[in-house]
Amino acid sequence: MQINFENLTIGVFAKAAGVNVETIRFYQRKGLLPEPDKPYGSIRRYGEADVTRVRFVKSAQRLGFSLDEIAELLRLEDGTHCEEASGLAEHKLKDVREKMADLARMEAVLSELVCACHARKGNVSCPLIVSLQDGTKLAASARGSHGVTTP
Amino acid sequence: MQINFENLTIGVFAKAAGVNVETIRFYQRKGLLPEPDKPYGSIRRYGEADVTRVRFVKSAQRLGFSLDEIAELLRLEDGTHCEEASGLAEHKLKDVREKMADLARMEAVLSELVCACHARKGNVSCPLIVSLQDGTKLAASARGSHGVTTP
DNA sequence: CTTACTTCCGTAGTTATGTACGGAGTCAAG
DNA sequence: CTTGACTCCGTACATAACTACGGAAGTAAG
Ligand SMILES: [Zn+2]
Ligand SMILES: [Zn+2]
Ligand SMILES: [Zn+2]
Ligand SMILES: [Zn+2]
Repeated sequence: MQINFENLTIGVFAKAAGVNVETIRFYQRKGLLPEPDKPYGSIRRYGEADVTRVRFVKSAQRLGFSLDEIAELLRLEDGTHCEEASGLAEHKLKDVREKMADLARMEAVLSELVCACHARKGNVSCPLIVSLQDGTKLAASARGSHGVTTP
Repeated sequence: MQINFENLTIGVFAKAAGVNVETIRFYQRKGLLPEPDKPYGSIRRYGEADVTRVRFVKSAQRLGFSLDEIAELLRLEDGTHCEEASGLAEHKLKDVREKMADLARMEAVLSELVCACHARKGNVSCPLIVSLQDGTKLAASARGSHGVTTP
Protein backbone atom coordinates (compact mmCIF):
# COMPACT_ATOMS: atom_id res chain seq x y z
CA MET A 1 0.00 0.00 0.00
CA GLN A 2 2.16 2.83 -1.17
CA ILE A 3 0.55 6.12 -0.39
CA ASN A 4 1.42 8.55 -3.10
CA PHE A 5 2.69 11.72 -1.51
CA GLU A 6 1.82 13.69 -4.59
CA ASN A 7 -1.77 14.25 -5.59
CA LEU A 8 -3.05 14.65 -2.07
CA THR A 9 -6.47 16.17 -1.65
CA ILE A 10 -6.65 19.08 0.70
CA GLY A 11 -8.10 16.94 3.47
CA VAL A 12 -5.32 14.37 3.33
CA PHE A 13 -2.76 17.12 2.96
CA ALA A 14 -4.04 18.91 6.04
CA LYS A 15 -3.95 15.71 8.04
CA ALA A 16 -0.43 14.96 6.84
CA ALA A 17 0.67 18.44 7.84
CA GLY A 18 -1.10 18.22 11.17
CA VAL A 19 -3.33 21.23 10.67
CA ASN A 20 -6.94 22.00 9.98
CA VAL A 21 -8.18 22.24 6.40
CA GLU A 22 -9.32 25.76 7.12
CA THR A 23 -5.82 26.64 8.21
CA ILE A 24 -4.50 25.54 4.83
CA ARG A 25 -6.95 27.73 3.07
CA PHE A 26 -6.13 30.59 5.44
CA TYR A 27 -2.42 30.27 4.67
CA GLN A 28 -3.22 30.31 0.98
CA ARG A 29 -5.13 33.54 1.37
CA LYS A 30 -2.19 34.99 3.30
CA GLY A 31 0.16 33.98 0.52
CA LEU A 32 2.15 31.62 2.74
CA LEU A 33 1.18 28.63 0.67
CA PRO A 34 0.72 28.48 -3.12
CA GLU A 35 -2.70 27.57 -4.39
CA PRO A 36 -2.13 24.88 -7.03
CA ASP A 37 -4.33 24.96 -10.09
CA LYS A 38 -6.88 22.26 -10.64
CA PRO A 39 -5.55 19.41 -12.79
CA TYR A 40 -8.15 16.92 -14.04
CA GLY A 41 -11.54 17.86 -12.81
CA SER A 42 -12.05 20.66 -10.44
CA ILE A 43 -10.23 19.79 -7.26
CA ARG A 44 -6.74 20.84 -6.30
CA ARG A 45 -3.95 18.43 -5.47
CA TYR A 46 -1.03 18.86 -3.11
CA GLY A 47 2.35 17.23 -2.66
CA GLU A 48 5.31 16.70 -0.40
CA ALA A 49 6.61 20.22 -0.98
CA ASP A 50 3.42 21.69 0.42
CA VAL A 51 3.69 19.56 3.53
CA THR A 52 7.26 20.71 4.00
CA ARG A 53 6.14 24.27 3.67
CA VAL A 54 3.48 23.98 6.33
CA ARG A 55 6.03 22.37 8.61
CA PHE A 56 8.30 25.32 7.97
CA VAL A 57 5.56 27.71 9.01
CA LYS A 58 4.76 25.77 12.14
CA SER A 59 8.39 25.44 13.15
CA ALA A 60 8.98 29.14 12.72
CA GLN A 61 5.86 29.89 14.70
CA ARG A 62 7.16 27.86 17.59
CA LEU A 63 10.21 30.10 17.58
CA GLY A 64 8.01 33.14 17.98
CA PHE A 65 7.88 34.37 14.38
CA SER A 66 4.62 35.90 13.25
CA LEU A 67 3.04 34.84 9.99
CA ASP A 68 4.18 38.07 8.37
CA GLU A 69 7.73 37.42 9.46
CA ILE A 70 7.44 33.86 8.23
CA ALA A 71 6.41 35.18 4.84
CA GLU A 72 9.72 37.02 4.82
CA LEU A 73 11.59 33.87 5.78
CA LEU A 74 9.85 32.01 3.00
CA ARG A 75 11.30 34.41 0.48
CA LEU A 76 14.69 33.11 1.60
CA GLU A 77 13.68 29.50 1.23
CA ASP A 78 16.36 28.62 -1.26
CA GLY A 79 18.95 28.86 1.48
CA THR A 80 21.19 31.29 -0.39
CA HIS A 81 20.56 34.31 1.79
CA CYS A 82 22.13 33.31 5.07
CA GLU A 83 22.80 36.92 5.97
CA GLU A 84 19.21 38.02 5.78
CA ALA A 85 17.90 34.91 7.48
CA SER A 86 20.22 35.18 10.44
CA GLY A 87 19.41 38.88 10.63
CA LEU A 88 15.74 38.10 11.08
CA ALA A 89 16.56 35.45 13.64
CA GLU A 90 18.78 37.82 15.58
CA HIS A 91 16.05 40.41 15.69
CA LYS A 92 13.63 37.80 16.94
CA LEU A 93 16.14 36.64 19.49
CA LYS A 94 16.35 40.17 20.80
CA ASP A 95 12.56 40.28 21.08
CA VAL A 96 12.52 36.99 22.93
CA ARG A 97 15.12 38.24 25.39
CA GLU A 98 13.21 41.44 26.03
CA LYS A 99 10.11 39.43 26.64
CA MET A 100 12.00 37.23 29.06
CA ALA A 101 13.16 40.27 30.96
CA ASP A 102 9.58 41.54 31.19
CA LEU A 103 8.43 38.24 32.52
CA ALA A 104 11.27 38.13 35.00
CA ARG A 105 10.11 41.48 36.38
CA MET A 106 6.56 40.21 36.63
CA GLU A 107 7.77 37.09 38.31
CA ALA A 108 9.69 39.07 40.90
CA VAL A 109 6.79 41.32 41.80
CA LEU A 110 4.22 38.55 41.79
CA SER A 111 6.22 36.23 43.97
CA GLU A 112 6.95 39.05 46.38
CA LEU A 113 3.26 39.88 46.61
CA VAL A 114 2.27 36.28 47.13
CA CYS A 115 4.90 36.01 49.80
CA ALA A 116 3.62 39.12 51.55
CA CYS A 117 0.10 37.71 51.47
CA HIS A 118 1.25 34.52 53.08
CA ALA A 119 3.22 36.40 55.71
CA ARG A 120 0.30 38.61 56.64
CA LYS A 121 -0.89 38.22 60.21
CA GLY A 122 -3.58 40.08 62.11
CA ASN A 123 -6.23 42.39 60.78
CA VAL A 124 -4.08 43.94 58.11
CA SER A 125 -5.58 44.46 54.66
CA CYS A 126 -4.38 42.08 51.95
CA PRO A 127 -0.96 43.41 50.85
CA LEU A 128 -1.54 42.32 47.26
CA ILE A 129 -4.67 44.37 46.91
CA VAL A 130 -3.10 47.35 48.66
CA SER A 131 -0.15 47.20 46.29
CA LEU A 132 -2.38 47.18 43.26
CA GLN A 133 -4.37 50.11 44.56
CA ASP A 134 -1.39 52.25 45.31
CA GLY A 135 0.79 50.88 42.59
CA THR A 136 4.03 52.77 43.24
CA LYS A 137 6.00 49.54 43.19
CA LEU A 138 4.36 48.41 39.98
CA ALA A 139 4.54 51.71 38.17
CA ALA A 140 7.44 51.10 35.83
CA SER A 141 7.54 47.34 35.56
CA ALA A 142 7.30 45.37 32.38
CA ARG A 143 7.22 47.91 29.61
CA GLY A 144 8.12 45.61 26.76
CA SER A 145 6.36 46.08 23.47
CA HIS A 146 8.29 44.58 20.64
CA GLY A 147 5.86 41.93 19.65
CA VAL A 148 6.60 38.40 20.80
CA THR A 149 3.69 36.17 21.61
CA THR A 150 3.17 32.46 22.02
CA PRO A 151 -0.54 31.76 21.71
CA MET B 1 -4.79 77.05 42.24
CA GLN B 2 -6.19 74.02 43.92
CA ILE B 3 -7.40 71.54 41.38
CA ASN B 4 -10.38 69.77 42.77
CA PHE B 5 -9.88 66.07 42.38
CA GLU B 6 -13.56 65.46 42.61
CA ASN B 7 -15.91 66.56 39.83
CA LEU B 8 -13.52 65.74 37.03
CA THR B 9 -14.98 65.53 33.55
CA ILE B 10 -14.19 62.38 31.68
CA GLY B 11 -11.51 64.09 29.63
CA VAL B 12 -9.65 65.41 32.67
CA PHE B 13 -10.14 62.12 34.43
CA ALA B 14 -8.69 60.17 31.53
CA LYS B 15 -5.69 62.47 31.40
CA ALA B 16 -5.20 62.16 35.16
CA ALA B 17 -5.34 58.38 34.90
CA GLY B 18 -3.04 58.35 31.91
CA VAL B 19 -5.41 56.63 29.52
CA ASN B 20 -7.57 57.44 26.56
CA VAL B 21 -11.15 58.63 27.07
CA GLU B 22 -12.34 55.71 24.99
CA THR B 23 -10.52 53.36 27.32
CA ILE B 24 -12.49 54.75 30.25
CA ARG B 25 -15.73 54.14 28.46
CA PHE B 26 -14.54 50.70 27.42
CA TYR B 27 -13.77 49.81 31.04
CA GLN B 28 -17.20 51.03 32.06
CA ARG B 29 -18.84 48.75 29.52
CA LYS B 30 -16.72 45.87 30.81
CA GLY B 31 -17.86 46.62 34.34
CA LEU B 32 -14.34 47.42 35.54
CA LEU B 33 -15.24 50.98 36.34
CA PRO B 34 -18.56 52.27 37.71
CA GLU B 35 -20.48 54.70 35.55
CA PRO B 36 -21.44 57.59 37.84
CA ASP B 37 -24.85 59.15 37.36
CA LYS B 38 -25.14 62.65 36.02
CA PRO B 39 -25.36 65.28 38.78
CA TYR B 40 -26.31 68.82 37.68
CA GLY B 41 -26.84 68.94 34.01
CA SER B 42 -26.17 65.94 31.89
CA ILE B 43 -22.48 65.17 32.11
CA ARG B 44 -20.86 62.71 34.46
CA ARG B 45 -18.24 63.60 37.02
CA TYR B 46 -15.37 61.51 38.34
CA GLY B 47 -13.17 61.59 41.41
CA GLU B 48 -10.00 60.36 43.06
CA ALA B 49 -11.46 56.90 43.65
CA ASP B 50 -11.95 56.40 39.94
CA VAL B 51 -8.38 57.37 39.23
CA THR B 52 -7.21 54.88 41.84
CA ARG B 53 -9.28 52.22 40.23
CA VAL B 54 -7.81 52.76 36.78
CA ARG B 55 -4.36 52.64 38.33
CA PHE B 56 -5.32 49.33 39.89
CA VAL B 57 -6.30 47.98 36.52
CA LYS B 58 -3.13 49.18 34.86
CA SER B 59 -0.91 47.81 37.62
CA ALA B 60 -2.55 44.44 37.47
CA GLN B 61 -2.20 44.44 33.70
CA ARG B 62 1.51 44.99 34.00
CA LEU B 63 1.64 41.85 36.12
CA GLY B 64 0.00 39.90 33.32
CA PHE B 65 -3.57 39.78 34.55
CA SER B 66 -6.26 39.92 31.88
CA LEU B 67 -9.14 42.32 32.23
CA ASP B 68 -11.41 39.45 33.18
CA GLU B 69 -9.05 38.41 35.91
CA ILE B 70 -8.78 42.00 37.04
CA ALA B 71 -12.55 42.10 37.37
CA GLU B 72 -12.18 39.21 39.78
CA LEU B 73 -9.49 41.03 41.72
CA LEU B 74 -11.71 44.08 41.91
CA ARG B 75 -14.34 42.07 43.72
CA LEU B 76 -11.73 41.58 46.43
CA GLU B 77 -10.94 45.27 46.61
CA ASP B 78 -11.85 45.65 50.25
CA GLY B 79 -8.74 43.71 51.20
CA THR B 80 -10.55 41.19 53.37
CA HIS B 81 -10.06 38.20 51.09
CA CYS B 82 -6.35 37.63 51.23
CA GLU B 83 -6.77 33.95 50.52
CA GLU B 84 -8.59 34.42 47.23
CA ALA B 85 -6.32 37.24 46.12
CA SER B 86 -3.12 35.33 46.72
CA GLY B 87 -4.68 32.32 45.05
CA LEU B 88 -5.22 34.32 41.88
CA ALA B 89 -1.71 35.70 42.07
CA GLU B 90 -0.24 32.26 42.52
CA HIS B 91 -2.06 30.96 39.48
CA LYS B 92 -0.76 33.90 37.48
CA LEU B 93 2.71 33.31 38.79
CA LYS B 94 2.53 29.77 37.52
CA ASP B 95 1.47 31.05 34.09
CA VAL B 96 4.33 33.52 34.05
CA ARG B 97 6.81 30.79 34.88
CA GLU B 98 5.48 28.53 32.16
CA LYS B 99 5.78 31.36 29.71
CA MET B 100 9.34 31.98 30.81
CA ALA B 101 10.18 28.34 30.21
CA ASP B 102 8.69 28.56 26.70
CA LEU B 103 10.76 31.61 25.94
CA ALA B 104 13.86 29.98 27.32
CA ARG B 105 13.38 27.11 24.87
CA MET B 106 12.91 29.55 22.01
CA GLU B 107 15.97 31.44 23.10
CA ALA B 108 18.06 28.29 23.10
CA VAL B 109 17.00 27.21 19.63
CA LEU B 110 17.22 30.68 18.12
CA SER B 111 20.66 31.41 19.46
CA GLU B 112 21.89 28.04 18.31
CA LEU B 113 20.55 28.68 14.81
CA VAL B 114 22.05 32.14 14.65
CA CYS B 115 25.32 30.70 15.78
CA ALA B 116 25.20 28.00 13.11
CA CYS B 117 24.49 30.66 10.49
CA HIS B 118 27.52 32.64 11.56
CA ALA B 119 29.68 29.55 11.59
CA ARG B 120 28.64 28.53 8.11
CA LYS B 121 31.46 28.47 5.58
CA GLY B 122 31.48 27.44 1.97
CA ASN B 123 28.58 26.72 -0.29
CA VAL B 124 26.37 25.15 2.36
CA SER B 125 22.74 26.10 2.46
CA CYS B 126 21.71 28.43 5.31
CA PRO B 127 21.39 26.15 8.38
CA LEU B 128 18.54 28.23 9.78
CA ILE B 129 16.41 27.74 6.72
CA VAL B 130 17.29 24.07 6.53
CA SER B 131 16.30 23.61 10.15
CA LEU B 132 12.97 25.27 9.58
CA GLN B 133 12.29 23.13 6.54
CA ASP B 134 13.13 19.86 8.20
CA GLY B 135 12.00 20.88 11.65
CA THR B 136 12.92 17.79 13.65
CA LYS B 137 14.80 19.88 16.18
CA LEU B 138 11.91 22.30 16.52
CA ALA B 139 9.19 19.72 16.63
CA ALA B 140 8.32 19.69 20.30
CA SER B 141 9.55 23.05 21.49
CA ALA B 142 7.49 25.69 23.21
CA ARG B 143 4.06 24.25 23.69
CA GLY B 144 2.80 26.65 26.34
CA SER B 145 -0.77 27.81 26.21
CA HIS B 146 -1.94 29.14 29.52
CA GLY B 147 -2.55 32.70 28.53
CA VAL B 148 0.04 35.24 29.56
CA THR B 149 0.63 38.15 27.24
CA THR B 150 2.26 41.53 27.62
CA PRO B 151 1.03 43.70 24.79
C1' DC C 1 -26.63 84.13 21.15
C1' DT C 2 -23.05 82.15 18.73
C1' DT C 3 -19.02 79.55 18.40
C1' DA C 4 -16.00 76.09 19.75
C1' DC C 5 -15.07 72.46 22.52
C1' DT C 6 -16.64 68.38 25.25
C1' DT C 7 -19.44 64.72 26.35
C1' DC C 8 -22.66 61.05 25.29
C1' DC C 9 -23.87 56.88 23.09
C1' DG C 10 -24.13 53.29 19.92
C1' DT C 11 -21.84 51.09 16.50
C1' DA C 12 -18.04 49.60 13.88
C1' DG C 13 -13.06 48.90 12.93
C1' DT C 14 -8.31 47.15 14.28
C1' DT C 15 -4.68 43.16 14.77
C1' DA C 16 -3.39 38.24 14.70
C1' DT C 17 -4.47 33.64 13.93
C1' DG C 18 -7.33 30.99 12.98
C1' DT C 19 -12.41 28.38 13.05
C1' DA C 20 -17.05 27.73 11.47
C1' DC C 21 -20.88 27.82 8.22
C1' DG C 22 -23.68 27.19 4.13
C1' DG C 23 -24.71 26.21 -0.41
C1' DA C 24 -22.97 24.41 -4.69
C1' DG C 25 -20.01 21.41 -7.27
C1' DT C 26 -17.31 16.96 -7.74
C1' DC C 27 -15.82 12.31 -7.02
C1' DA C 28 -15.94 7.30 -5.95
C1' DA C 29 -18.60 3.32 -4.54
C1' DG C 30 -22.43 0.52 -5.05
C1' DC D 1 -27.92 6.86 -10.95
C1' DT D 2 -27.96 7.66 -6.30
C1' DT D 3 -25.74 8.36 -2.08
C1' DG D 4 -22.40 10.07 0.97
C1' DA D 5 -18.18 12.19 1.58
C1' DC D 6 -15.27 15.65 0.15
C1' DT D 7 -13.96 20.16 -1.95
C1' DC D 8 -14.67 24.99 -3.20
C1' DC D 9 -15.57 29.64 -2.05
C1' DG D 10 -17.09 33.56 0.25
C1' DT D 11 -18.39 35.23 4.37
C1' DA D 12 -18.92 35.47 9.19
C1' DC D 13 -17.43 34.54 13.92
C1' DA D 14 -14.00 34.17 17.90
C1' DT D 15 -10.64 36.43 21.08
C1' DA D 16 -8.36 40.63 23.72
C1' DA D 17 -8.07 45.11 24.44
C1' DC D 18 -8.70 48.80 22.68
C1' DT D 19 -9.59 52.86 19.06
C1' DA D 20 -12.34 55.47 15.94
C1' DC D 21 -16.52 57.58 14.05
C1' DG D 22 -20.71 60.22 13.71
C1' DG D 23 -24.35 62.86 15.14
C1' DA D 24 -26.87 64.91 18.99
C1' DA D 25 -26.66 67.40 23.12
C1' DG D 26 -24.47 69.95 26.80
C1' DT D 27 -21.12 73.60 28.43
C1' DA D 28 -18.05 77.65 28.54
C1' DA D 29 -16.31 81.91 26.63
C1' DG D 30 -17.05 86.12 24.34
ZN1 LIG E 1 20.28 37.99 0.06
ZN1 LIG F 1 21.90 31.19 7.62
ZN1 LIG G 1 -13.16 35.57 50.66
ZN1 LIG H 1 -3.44 38.94 50.42
